[in-house]
Amino acid sequence: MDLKHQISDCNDCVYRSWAFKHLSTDDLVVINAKKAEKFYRKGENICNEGDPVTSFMYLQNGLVKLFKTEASNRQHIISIARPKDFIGLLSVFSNTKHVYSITAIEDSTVCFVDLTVIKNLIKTNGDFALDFFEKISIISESVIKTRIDINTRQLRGRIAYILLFFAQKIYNNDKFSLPISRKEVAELIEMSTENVIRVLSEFRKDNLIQIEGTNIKILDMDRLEKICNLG
Amino acid sequence: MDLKHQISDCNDCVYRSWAFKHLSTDDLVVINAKKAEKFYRKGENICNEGDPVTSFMYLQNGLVKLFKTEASNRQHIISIARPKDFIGLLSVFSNTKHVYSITAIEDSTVCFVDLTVIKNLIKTNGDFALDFFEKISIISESVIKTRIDINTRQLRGRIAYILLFFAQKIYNNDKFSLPISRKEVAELIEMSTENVIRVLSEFRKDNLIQIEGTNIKILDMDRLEKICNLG
DNA sequence: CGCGGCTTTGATGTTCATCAAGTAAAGTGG
DNA sequence: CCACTTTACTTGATGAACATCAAAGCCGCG
Repeated sequence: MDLKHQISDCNDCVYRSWAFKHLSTDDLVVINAKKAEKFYRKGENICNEGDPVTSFMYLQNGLVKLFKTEASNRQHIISIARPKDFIGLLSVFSNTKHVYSITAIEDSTVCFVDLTVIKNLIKTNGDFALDFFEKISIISESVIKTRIDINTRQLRGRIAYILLFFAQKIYNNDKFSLPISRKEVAELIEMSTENVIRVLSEFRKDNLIQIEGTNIKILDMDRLEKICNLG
Repeated sequence: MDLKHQISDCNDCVYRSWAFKHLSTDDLVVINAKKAEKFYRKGENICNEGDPVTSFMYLQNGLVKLFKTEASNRQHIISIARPKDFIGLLSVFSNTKHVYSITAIEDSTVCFVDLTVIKNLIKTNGDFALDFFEKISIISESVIKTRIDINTRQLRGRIAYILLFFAQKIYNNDKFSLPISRKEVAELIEMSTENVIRVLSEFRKDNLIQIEGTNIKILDMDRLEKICNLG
């Protein structure tokens, strides 16, 4: 499927039932008129810290990272968003400017809906408002939880956590290709690149995982979960 | 003022203009009928992890902490909420059970409004919905930001950050009485109690602050901000 | 081909938690 | 009200966890 050239009608959108189930056909016509679907190749920038918030962004396909860049140029990855996630978190309501930058870490399709349209729907369609808010809350709560989970663990626990995260939450498979570099893993779980590599090697030597470049296979899920839970 | 026995009518609530400016007198009558105002002494528990979410909670007065308790019994403080904050974060929309425990760290008054009433207002009053989302989003975004700020600093930077937090965000005064113990500071910024004390002593020796028990006075704001910003 | 970025391993030093031990403060029961 | 227990606070010493530095191999790309 060539995502680049897929232009869908909201009415037929595969995700309609997920995010917009309480919208009438009339509502969808309005959205359809004010939406833009954009394709991004892996590595392409979707928005930058400081950009004005004008659209509500919905990840249809792919994988993106939210991050902040420090004065020293070091990056901190706040979260990784999956298909069906509203990206940009709560900024749509709390800010006029984006707080984080967003970049595709896999080929991705993002649907942009004009923010005034969404706000108007919230005003006029109460069921949609509740639904919408539930979704956005779940995503933001999970960001908070993940940050805490990571920061309360030490290195081995963090690596285990992130491996399980990709295997269980993202790819739903023991075997996957890590979409981010070792350096980015370091930026995601707040440790040095060298130590990310060191712990991964340790895990390999301990027969917990198998690594070939970016390809990772989890060999002993039980033990990995134990390491994750014990910190 | 004896907070314990203050029972207010929503219509006269000093915070009406802040949180509920888009509600009609009729709406307020409904809320008034379904609300409870409760007073908690410092140290008293307001809700526990796992409790069902039935009310929307609004901090009228005082200061509370949100925290999680680990299996090992160590606590992690997620955030400190101020008057006018909606406490309980996004759980009202994303969960049926509370994710965090909440305890008063100063004498506090919490207003509980039945959740079905709030949800109904969101459905029927679009202006209220938008307003409400904006407030709750600002609070949750700020929790995410604070967690990142803390976790990207090392010990001296963290202590500086938290001192500035209390001075600027909570008390709006260079001189204040720290409402939490050294141990709780440690739980808030993820370091050991001993090191909290050590760094505070260092700051005292460097004439950055003055300490007498829980009373703290910031002597050199500029230098403290520099330490905070440099990590 | 050569340059820059990512990866990997080893050596070194810093930052930090933990342990130990003592003092002060605050609650508790007789 | 006092002895008693517990909890908070404080300082120093030790070792573990971790970042940083250094050096070398490995691609991908102009």
